[in-house]
Amino acid sequence: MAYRQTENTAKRLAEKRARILKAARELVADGGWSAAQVDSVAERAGVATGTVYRHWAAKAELCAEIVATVSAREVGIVKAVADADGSPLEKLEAAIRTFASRALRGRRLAYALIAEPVDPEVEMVRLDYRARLAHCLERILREGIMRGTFPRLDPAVAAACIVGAFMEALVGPLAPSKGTGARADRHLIDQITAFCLRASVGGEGKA
Amino acid sequence: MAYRQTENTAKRLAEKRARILKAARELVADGGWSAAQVDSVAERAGVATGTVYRHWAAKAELCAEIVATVSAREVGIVKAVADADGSPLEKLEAAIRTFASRALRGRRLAYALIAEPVDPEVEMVRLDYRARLAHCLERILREGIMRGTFPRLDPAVAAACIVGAFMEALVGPLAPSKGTGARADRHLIDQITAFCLRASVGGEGKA
DNA sequence: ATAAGGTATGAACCAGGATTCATATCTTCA
DNA sequence: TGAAGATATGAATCCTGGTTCATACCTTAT
Repeated sequence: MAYRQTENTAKRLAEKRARILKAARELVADGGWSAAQVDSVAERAGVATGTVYRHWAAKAELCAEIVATVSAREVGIVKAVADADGSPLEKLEAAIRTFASRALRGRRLAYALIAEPVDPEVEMVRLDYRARLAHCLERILREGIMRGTFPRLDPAVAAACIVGAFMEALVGPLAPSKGTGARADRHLIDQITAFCLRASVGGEGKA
Repeated sequence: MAYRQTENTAKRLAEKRARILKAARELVADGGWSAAQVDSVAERAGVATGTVYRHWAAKAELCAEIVATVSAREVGIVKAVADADGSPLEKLEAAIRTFASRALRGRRLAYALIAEPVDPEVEMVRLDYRARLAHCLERILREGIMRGTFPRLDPAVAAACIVGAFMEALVGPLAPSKGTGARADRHLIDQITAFCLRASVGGEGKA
Protein backbone atom coordinates (compact mmCIF):
# COMPACT_ATOMS: atom_id res chain seq x y z
CA MET A 1 0.00 0.00 0.00
CA ALA A 2 1.36 3.38 -0.87
CA TYR A 3 -1.38 5.81 -0.03
CA ARG A 4 -3.82 6.12 2.76
CA GLN A 5 -5.91 9.22 3.14
CA THR A 6 -4.23 11.29 5.76
CA GLU A 7 -5.91 13.52 8.26
CA ASN A 8 -4.72 16.55 6.41
CA THR A 9 -6.15 15.37 3.17
CA ALA A 10 -9.44 14.69 4.81
CA LYS A 11 -9.46 18.19 6.15
CA ARG A 12 -8.66 19.66 2.75
CA LEU A 13 -11.47 17.63 1.27
CA ALA A 14 -13.86 18.88 3.86
CA GLU A 15 -12.84 22.43 3.26
CA LYS A 16 -13.36 22.08 -0.43
CA ARG A 17 -16.74 20.59 0.18
CA ALA A 18 -17.65 23.46 2.39
CA ARG A 19 -16.41 25.92 -0.18
CA ILE A 20 -18.61 24.42 -2.83
CA LEU A 21 -21.60 24.39 -0.55
CA LYS A 22 -21.03 27.97 0.35
CA ALA A 23 -20.63 29.04 -3.25
CA ALA A 24 -23.88 27.36 -4.10
CA ARG A 25 -25.67 28.94 -1.19
CA GLU A 26 -24.44 32.35 -2.18
CA LEU A 27 -25.54 31.89 -5.74
CA VAL A 28 -28.99 30.87 -4.62
CA ALA A 29 -29.00 33.73 -2.17
CA ASP A 30 -28.78 36.26 -4.87
CA GLY A 31 -29.99 34.69 -8.05
CA GLY A 32 -32.36 32.02 -6.86
CA TRP A 33 -32.20 28.38 -7.79
CA SER A 34 -31.74 28.96 -11.45
CA ALA A 35 -28.47 30.75 -10.77
CA ALA A 36 -27.04 27.70 -9.12
CA GLN A 37 -26.04 25.66 -12.12
CA VAL A 38 -23.39 23.11 -11.46
CA ASP A 39 -20.96 24.89 -13.75
CA SER A 40 -21.45 28.22 -12.05
CA VAL A 41 -21.20 26.73 -8.62
CA ALA A 42 -17.96 25.04 -9.54
CA GLU A 43 -16.57 28.16 -11.06
CA ARG A 44 -17.45 30.27 -8.07
CA ALA A 45 -15.98 27.71 -5.70
CA GLY A 46 -12.85 27.64 -7.81
CA VAL A 47 -13.04 23.96 -8.70
CA ALA A 48 -13.86 22.04 -11.83
CA THR A 49 -17.34 20.91 -12.65
CA GLY A 50 -16.55 17.28 -12.09
CA THR A 51 -15.25 17.93 -8.62
CA VAL A 52 -18.71 18.74 -7.42
CA TYR A 53 -19.67 15.19 -8.16
CA ARG A 54 -16.98 13.92 -5.88
CA HIS A 55 -18.95 15.34 -2.98
CA TRP A 56 -22.54 14.93 -4.04
CA ALA A 57 -23.93 12.21 -6.22
CA ALA A 58 -26.28 14.60 -7.95
CA LYS A 59 -27.07 18.23 -8.05
CA ALA A 60 -30.37 17.70 -6.30
CA GLU A 61 -28.49 16.41 -3.29
CA LEU A 62 -26.41 19.52 -3.14
CA CYS A 63 -29.52 21.67 -3.32
CA ALA A 64 -31.25 19.59 -0.72
CA GLU A 65 -28.30 20.09 1.55
CA ILE A 66 -28.50 23.82 1.14
CA VAL A 67 -32.13 23.85 2.08
CA ALA A 68 -31.46 21.52 4.96
CA THR A 69 -28.58 23.58 6.26
CA VAL A 70 -30.18 26.95 6.04
CA SER A 71 -33.50 25.78 7.33
CA ALA A 72 -31.89 23.94 10.20
CA ARG A 73 -30.40 27.23 11.24
CA GLU A 74 -33.72 29.02 11.10
CA VAL A 75 -35.56 26.25 12.82
CA GLY A 76 -32.89 26.18 15.48
CA ILE A 77 -33.47 29.80 16.21
CA VAL A 78 -37.19 29.41 16.42
CA LYS A 79 -36.77 26.35 18.55
CA ALA A 80 -34.54 28.23 20.94
CA VAL A 81 -37.31 30.73 21.33
CA ALA A 82 -39.78 27.97 22.00
CA ASP A 83 -37.52 26.46 24.62
CA ALA A 84 -36.78 29.69 26.42
CA ASP A 85 -38.71 30.80 29.47
CA GLY A 86 -41.71 32.96 29.13
CA SER A 87 -45.40 32.54 28.73
CA PRO A 88 -46.62 30.63 25.70
CA LEU A 89 -48.03 33.85 24.40
CA GLU A 90 -44.72 35.64 24.60
CA LYS A 91 -42.93 32.74 23.04
CA LEU A 92 -45.35 32.49 20.20
CA GLU A 93 -44.99 36.15 19.50
CA ALA A 94 -41.22 36.00 19.65
CA ALA A 95 -41.08 33.00 17.36
CA ILE A 96 -43.17 34.65 14.69
CA ARG A 97 -41.41 38.01 14.91
CA THR A 98 -38.01 36.39 14.78
CA PHE A 99 -38.77 34.28 11.81
CA ALA A 100 -40.38 37.07 9.86
CA SER A 101 -37.72 39.63 10.47
CA ARG A 102 -34.95 37.24 9.55
CA ALA A 103 -36.73 36.32 6.38
CA LEU A 104 -37.07 39.94 5.44
CA ARG A 105 -33.37 40.43 5.94
CA GLY A 106 -32.23 37.64 3.65
CA ARG A 107 -34.97 38.25 1.17
CA ARG A 108 -33.74 36.41 -1.89
CA LEU A 109 -32.66 33.35 0.02
CA ALA A 110 -35.83 33.30 2.04
CA TYR A 111 -37.84 33.52 -1.12
CA ALA A 112 -35.94 30.63 -2.64
CA LEU A 113 -36.49 28.56 0.45
CA ILE A 114 -40.12 29.42 0.88
CA ALA A 115 -41.64 29.88 -2.49
CA GLU A 116 -39.49 29.49 -5.54
CA PRO A 117 -40.06 26.46 -7.75
CA VAL A 118 -37.55 23.67 -7.28
CA ASP A 119 -37.41 20.10 -8.37
CA PRO A 120 -39.36 17.54 -6.39
CA GLU A 121 -36.46 16.07 -4.47
CA VAL A 122 -35.59 19.43 -3.04
CA GLU A 123 -39.20 20.26 -2.51
CA MET A 124 -39.42 17.45 -0.02
CA VAL A 125 -36.74 19.01 2.12
CA ARG A 126 -38.62 22.25 1.93
CA LEU A 127 -41.80 20.64 3.14
CA ASP A 128 -39.81 19.16 5.94
CA TYR A 129 -38.63 22.64 6.80
CA ARG A 130 -42.17 23.83 7.17
CA ALA A 131 -43.08 20.79 9.14
CA ARG A 132 -40.27 21.40 11.60
CA LEU A 133 -41.25 24.98 11.99
CA ALA A 134 -44.81 23.96 12.55
CA HIS A 135 -43.65 21.46 15.09
CA CYS A 136 -41.95 24.14 17.17
CA LEU A 137 -45.09 26.22 17.14
CA GLU A 138 -47.19 23.22 17.92
CA ARG A 139 -45.28 22.69 21.13
CA ILE A 140 -45.86 26.24 22.19
CA LEU A 141 -49.52 25.91 21.41
CA ARG A 142 -49.84 22.70 23.37
CA GLU A 143 -48.29 24.29 26.35
CA GLY A 144 -50.60 27.25 26.05
CA ILE A 145 -53.62 25.04 25.77
CA MET A 146 -52.65 23.12 28.87
CA ARG A 147 -52.16 26.28 30.80
CA GLY A 148 -55.44 27.58 29.55
CA THR A 149 -53.93 30.51 27.68
CA PHE A 150 -55.18 29.26 24.36
CA PRO A 151 -58.56 27.82 23.51
CA ARG A 152 -59.11 24.19 22.59
CA LEU A 153 -57.73 24.18 19.11
CA ASP A 154 -56.09 21.34 17.26
CA PRO A 155 -52.49 22.36 17.72
CA ALA A 156 -51.26 20.57 14.61
CA VAL A 157 -53.68 22.33 12.32
CA ALA A 158 -53.23 25.66 14.03
CA ALA A 159 -49.48 25.39 13.76
CA ALA A 160 -49.74 24.70 10.05
CA CYS A 161 -52.05 27.68 9.71
CA ILE A 162 -49.58 29.92 11.44
CA VAL A 163 -46.72 28.79 9.27
CA GLY A 164 -48.83 29.27 6.19
CA ALA A 165 -50.06 32.63 7.32
CA PHE A 166 -46.72 34.19 7.85
CA MET A 167 -45.07 32.59 4.87
CA GLU A 168 -47.80 33.69 2.54
CA ALA A 169 -47.92 37.18 3.92
CA LEU A 170 -44.18 37.30 3.56
CA VAL A 171 -43.91 35.92 0.05
CA GLY A 172 -45.24 38.94 -1.76
CA PRO A 173 -42.85 41.36 -0.10
CA LEU A 174 -40.04 38.82 -0.39
CA ALA A 175 -40.45 38.35 -4.08
CA PRO A 176 -37.38 39.42 -5.99
CA SER A 177 -37.73 42.90 -7.44
CA LYS A 178 -40.42 44.02 -5.03
CA GLY A 179 -38.57 46.67 -3.12
CA THR A 180 -39.75 47.72 0.32
CA GLY A 181 -38.49 49.81 3.16
CA ALA A 182 -37.78 49.19 6.80
CA ARG A 183 -40.96 50.96 7.76
CA ALA A 184 -43.09 48.70 5.64
CA ASP A 185 -41.26 45.68 6.96
CA ARG A 186 -42.00 46.64 10.51
CA HIS A 187 -45.65 47.17 9.77
CA LEU A 188 -45.84 43.84 8.03
CA ILE A 189 -44.26 42.02 10.92
CA ASP A 190 -46.57 43.67 13.41
CA GLN A 191 -49.61 42.78 11.42
CA ILE A 192 -48.62 39.20 10.85
CA THR A 193 -47.81 38.72 14.48
CA ALA A 194 -51.03 40.27 15.63
CA PHE A 195 -52.98 38.09 13.24
CA CYS A 196 -51.45 34.88 14.46
CA LEU A 197 -51.74 35.79 18.09
CA ARG A 198 -55.39 36.67 17.77
CA ALA A 199 -55.96 33.38 16.01
CA SER A 200 -54.27 31.46 18.76
CA VAL A 201 -55.48 33.34 21.76
CA GLY A 202 -58.96 33.99 20.63
CA GLY A 203 -59.47 37.43 22.09
CA GLU A 204 -56.95 38.82 24.47
CA GLY A 205 -54.41 39.33 21.71
CA LYS A 206 -53.06 42.83 21.40
CA ALA A 207 -55.21 43.45 18.30
CA MET B 1 -59.22 33.95 -52.99
CA ALA B 2 -60.37 30.39 -52.58
CA TYR B 3 -60.62 29.84 -48.90
CA ARG B 4 -61.91 31.90 -46.06
CA GLN B 5 -62.36 30.32 -42.71
CA THR B 6 -65.97 29.48 -42.36
CA GLU B 7 -68.01 29.59 -39.20
CA ASN B 8 -68.05 25.85 -39.07
CA THR B 9 -64.32 25.58 -39.33
CA ALA B 10 -63.90 28.09 -36.57
CA LYS B 11 -66.17 26.04 -34.39
CA ARG B 12 -64.23 22.88 -35.13
CA LEU B 13 -61.03 24.66 -34.26
CA ALA B 14 -62.47 25.87 -31.01
CA GLU B 15 -63.65 22.41 -30.15
CA LYS B 16 -60.26 20.96 -30.79
CA ARG B 17 -58.70 23.62 -28.67
CA ALA B 18 -61.07 22.83 -25.88
CA ARG B 19 -60.35 19.15 -26.22
CA ILE B 20 -56.66 19.73 -25.83
CA LEU B 21 -57.16 21.98 -22.87
CA LYS B 22 -59.38 19.44 -21.23
CA ALA B 23 -56.96 16.62 -21.87
CA ALA B 24 -54.19 18.63 -20.29
CA ARG B 25 -56.31 19.54 -17.31
CA GLU B 26 -57.22 15.93 -16.76
CA LEU B 27 -53.64 14.83 -16.94
CA VAL B 28 -52.64 17.42 -14.40
CA ALA B 29 -55.60 16.49 -12.30
CA ASP B 30 -54.35 13.04 -11.78
CA GLY B 31 -50.68 13.00 -12.38
CA GLY B 32 -49.65 16.53 -11.57
CA TRP B 33 -47.74 18.83 -13.86
CA SER B 34 -45.14 16.30 -14.80
CA ALA B 35 -47.79 14.12 -16.34
CA ALA B 36 -48.78 16.84 -18.74
CA GLN B 37 -46.08 16.56 -21.34
CA VAL B 38 -46.97 17.94 -24.70
CA ASP B 39 -46.80 14.52 -26.29
CA SER B 40 -49.09 12.97 -23.71
CA VAL B 41 -51.52 15.83 -23.90
CA ALA B 42 -51.67 15.54 -27.64
CA GLU B 43 -52.12 11.83 -27.50
CA ARG B 44 -54.89 12.05 -24.97
CA ALA B 45 -56.63 14.74 -26.96
CA GLY B 46 -56.32 12.61 -30.04
CA VAL B 47 -54.26 15.07 -32.05
CA ALA B 48 -50.65 15.26 -33.17
CA THR B 49 -48.01 16.95 -31.10
CA GLY B 50 -47.60 19.78 -33.52
CA THR B 51 -51.27 20.60 -33.40
CA VAL B 52 -50.95 21.80 -29.86
CA TYR B 53 -48.70 24.55 -31.13
CA ARG B 54 -51.39 25.77 -33.44
CA HIS B 55 -53.35 26.85 -30.40
CA TRP B 56 -50.66 27.91 -27.92
CA ALA B 57 -47.31 29.35 -28.76
CA ALA B 58 -45.63 27.42 -26.00
CA LYS B 59 -46.41 24.81 -23.46
CA ALA B 60 -46.15 27.28 -20.64
CA GLU B 61 -49.05 29.20 -22.12
CA LEU B 62 -51.18 26.12 -22.14
CA CYS B 63 -50.33 25.44 -18.51
CA ALA B 64 -50.95 29.01 -17.58
CA GLU B 65 -54.34 28.79 -19.17
CA ILE B 66 -55.18 25.74 -17.15
CA VAL B 67 -54.29 27.48 -13.94
CA ALA B 68 -56.16 30.57 -15.03
CA THR B 69 -59.27 28.63 -15.97
CA VAL B 70 -59.48 26.48 -12.92
CA SER B 71 -58.59 29.23 -10.54
CA ALA B 72 -61.05 31.60 -12.13
CA ARG B 73 -63.72 29.07 -11.34
CA GLU B 74 -62.67 28.80 -7.72
CA VAL B 75 -62.25 32.49 -7.29
CA GLY B 76 -65.65 33.00 -8.84
CA ILE B 77 -67.22 30.80 -6.27
CA VAL B 78 -65.51 32.52 -3.39
CA LYS B 79 -66.39 35.87 -4.86
CA ALA B 80 -70.01 34.90 -5.08
CA VAL B 81 -69.90 34.15 -1.41
CA ALA B 82 -68.33 37.50 -0.71
CA ASP B 83 -71.00 39.26 -2.70
CA ALA B 84 -73.92 37.46 -1.14
CA ASP B 85 -75.89 38.87 1.75
CA GLY B 86 -74.93 38.10 5.25
CA SER B 87 -72.73 39.48 7.92
CA PRO B 88 -69.04 39.78 7.16
CA LEU B 89 -68.43 37.08 9.70
CA GLU B 90 -70.76 34.66 8.01
CA LYS B 91 -69.34 35.47 4.64
CA LEU B 92 -65.80 34.98 5.78
CA GLU B 93 -66.67 31.65 7.25
CA ALA B 94 -68.52 30.55 4.17
CA ALA B 95 -65.68 31.59 1.90
CA ILE B 96 -63.11 29.62 3.81
CA ARG B 97 -65.26 26.55 4.21
CA THR B 98 -66.21 26.53 0.59
CA PHE B 99 -62.69 26.86 -0.65
CA ALA B 100 -61.32 24.23 1.66
CA SER B 101 -63.94 21.64 1.00
CA ARG B 102 -63.68 22.04 -2.74
CA ALA B 103 -59.93 21.69 -2.57
CA LEU B 104 -60.26 18.51 -0.58
CA ARG B 105 -62.55 17.11 -3.21
CA GLY B 106 -60.28 17.65 -6.17
CA ARG B 107 -57.16 16.82 -4.22
CA ARG B 108 -54.61 16.21 -6.92
CA LEU B 109 -55.61 19.18 -8.97
CA ALA B 110 -55.78 21.42 -5.94
CA TYR B 111 -52.34 20.29 -4.93
CA ALA B 112 -50.98 21.06 -8.37
CA LEU B 113 -52.53 24.48 -8.27
CA ILE B 114 -51.51 25.30 -4.76
CA ALA B 115 -48.20 23.70 -4.08
CA GLU B 116 -46.57 21.69 -6.80
CA PRO B 117 -43.48 23.09 -8.47
CA VAL B 118 -44.05 24.60 -11.89
CA ASP B 119 -42.02 26.75 -14.14
CA PRO B 120 -41.85 30.47 -13.46
CA GLU B 121 -44.24 31.61 -16.11
CA VAL B 122 -46.98 29.43 -14.72
CA GLU B 123 -46.00 30.31 -11.20
CA MET B 124 -46.97 33.88 -11.91
CA VAL B 125 -50.49 32.87 -12.74
CA ARG B 126 -50.57 30.90 -9.55
CA LEU B 127 -49.53 33.89 -7.52
CA ASP B 128 -52.22 35.81 -9.25
CA TYR B 129 -54.66 33.16 -8.15
CA ARG B 130 -53.73 33.67 -4.56
CA ALA B 131 -53.86 37.39 -4.96
CA ARG B 132 -57.38 37.25 -6.33
CA LEU B 133 -58.47 35.01 -3.55
CA ALA B 134 -56.90 37.35 -1.06
CA HIS B 135 -58.66 40.22 -2.70
CA CYS B 136 -62.06 38.64 -2.14
CA LEU B 137 -61.29 38.12 1.48
CA GLU B 138 -59.91 41.58 1.81
CA ARG B 139 -63.21 43.02 0.74
CA ILE B 140 -65.03 41.04 3.36
CA LEU B 141 -62.55 42.15 5.96
CA ARG B 142 -62.90 45.79 5.01
CA GLU B 143 -66.60 45.59 5.31
CA GLY B 144 -66.28 43.96 8.69
CA ILE B 145 -63.87 46.57 9.89
CA MET B 146 -66.19 49.35 8.84
CA ARG B 147 -69.08 47.75 10.59
CA GLY B 148 -66.95 47.22 13.64
CA THR B 149 -67.15 43.45 13.52
CA PHE B 150 -63.44 43.10 13.05
CA PRO B 151 -60.67 44.94 14.83
CA ARG B 152 -58.41 47.46 13.13
CA LEU B 153 -56.24 45.13 11.17
CA ASP B 154 -54.50 45.76 7.87
CA PRO B 155 -56.93 43.98 5.59
CA ALA B 156 -54.36 43.29 2.90
CA VAL B 157 -51.98 41.56 5.23
CA ALA B 158 -54.71 39.74 7.04
CA ALA B 159 -56.17 38.51 3.79
CA ALA B 160 -52.79 37.15 2.73
CA CYS B 161 -52.48 35.47 6.09
CA ILE B 162 -55.82 33.81 5.71
CA VAL B 163 -55.02 32.54 2.25
CA GLY B 164 -51.68 31.26 3.48
CA ALA B 165 -53.18 29.68 6.53
CA PHE B 166 -55.74 27.61 4.77
CA MET B 167 -53.54 26.68 1.88
CA GLU B 168 -50.73 25.55 4.11
CA ALA B 169 -52.99 23.62 6.39
CA LEU B 170 -54.52 22.03 3.32
CA VAL B 171 -51.31 21.13 1.54
CA GLY B 172 -50.26 18.30 3.77
CA PRO B 173 -53.57 16.50 3.51
CA LEU B 174 -53.77 17.33 -0.18
CA ALA B 175 -50.40 15.88 -0.98
CA PRO B 176 -50.66 12.99 -3.39
CA SER B 177 -50.55 9.65 -1.60
CA LYS B 178 -51.66 10.99 1.75
CA GLY B 179 -54.99 9.31 2.10
CA THR B 180 -57.59 10.71 4.47
CA GLY B 181 -61.22 10.17 5.27
CA ALA B 182 -64.28 12.35 5.23
CA ARG B 183 -64.18 12.59 9.00
CA ALA B 184 -60.65 13.94 9.00
CA ASP B 185 -61.55 16.35 6.24
CA ARG B 186 -64.42 17.74 8.22
CA HIS B 187 -62.29 18.20 11.28
CA LEU B 188 -59.63 19.94 9.25
CA ILE B 189 -62.08 22.32 7.70
CA ASP B 190 -63.59 23.17 11.05
CA GLN B 191 -60.23 23.86 12.56
CA ILE B 192 -59.00 25.99 9.72
CA THR B 193 -62.15 27.99 9.69
CA ALA B 194 -62.11 28.53 13.41
CA PHE B 195 -58.50 29.62 13.25
CA CYS B 196 -59.12 32.22 10.61
CA LEU B 197 -62.23 33.53 12.21
CA ARG B 198 -60.55 33.96 15.55
CA ALA B 199 -57.72 35.77 13.85
CA SER B 200 -60.08 38.13 12.14
CA VAL B 201 -62.61 38.68 14.81
CA GLY B 202 -60.27 38.77 17.74
CA GLY B 203 -62.44 37.20 20.37
CA GLU B 204 -66.06 36.48 19.64
CA GLY B 205 -65.17 33.75 17.16
CA LYS B 206 -66.75 30.39 17.82
CA ALA B 207 -63.45 29.09 19.30
C1' DA C 1 -63.37 19.28 -60.35
C1' DT C 2 -59.64 21.90 -59.01
C1' DA C 3 -56.86 25.60 -57.51
C1' DA C 4 -55.73 28.23 -53.37
C1' DG C 5 -54.99 28.44 -49.01
C1' DG C 6 -55.88 26.60 -44.22
C1' DT C 7 -54.89 22.86 -40.89
C1' DA C 8 -52.75 18.51 -39.12
C1' DT C 9 -49.03 15.36 -38.77
C1' DG C 10 -45.05 13.44 -36.30
C1' DA C 11 -40.36 12.48 -37.00
C1' DA C 12 -36.40 15.22 -36.70
C1' DC C 13 -34.32 18.81 -34.26
C1' DC C 14 -32.62 21.59 -30.56
C1' DA C 15 -31.46 23.69 -26.09
C1' DG C 16 -29.77 23.72 -21.83
C1' DG C 17 -28.00 21.74 -18.18
C1' DA C 18 -26.73 17.59 -15.59
C1' DT C 19 -23.27 13.79 -15.82
C1' DT C 20 -19.43 11.21 -17.18
C1' DC C 21 -14.73 9.74 -17.84
C1' DA C 22 -10.12 9.53 -19.94
C1' DT C 23 -6.36 12.18 -18.59
C1' DA C 24 -3.41 14.89 -15.59
C1' DT C 25 -2.02 16.09 -11.08
C1' DC C 26 -1.22 15.52 -6.39
C1' DT C 27 -0.15 12.58 -1.89
C1' DT C 28 1.71 9.16 0.60
C1' DC C 29 5.09 6.02 1.83
C1' DA C 30 8.67 2.47 0.98
C1' DT D 1 12.71 9.23 -5.73
C1' DG D 2 9.08 6.50 -7.73
C1' DA D 3 5.20 3.41 -7.66
C1' DA D 4 0.40 3.18 -6.16
C1' DG D 5 -3.52 5.16 -5.10
C1' DA D 6 -6.49 9.51 -4.61
C1' DT D 7 -8.30 13.57 -6.46
C1' DA D 8 -9.15 17.04 -9.85
C1' DT D 9 -10.06 18.52 -14.46
C1' DG D 10 -13.25 20.06 -18.12
C1' DA D 11 -14.40 18.88 -22.70
C1' DA D 12 -17.43 15.63 -24.53
C1' DT D 13 -21.66 13.17 -23.89
C1' DC D 14 -26.22 12.22 -22.68
C1' DC D 15 -30.98 13.11 -21.60
C1' DT D 16 -35.30 15.08 -21.45
C1' DG D 17 -38.80 17.43 -23.25
C1' DG D 18 -40.16 21.31 -25.79
C1' DT D 19 -40.34 23.08 -30.61
C1' DT D 20 -40.09 23.10 -35.61
C1' DC D 21 -41.26 22.28 -40.36
C1' DA D 22 -41.57 19.75 -44.80
C1' DT D 23 -45.28 17.03 -46.17
C1' DA D 24 -49.98 15.39 -46.53
C1' DC D 25 -54.59 16.32 -45.91
C1' DC D 26 -59.06 19.28 -45.78
C1' DT D 27 -62.14 23.19 -46.96
C1' DT D 28 -63.85 26.59 -49.61
C1' DA D 29 -65.16 29.03 -53.73
C1' DT D 30 -65.13 29.12 -58.51
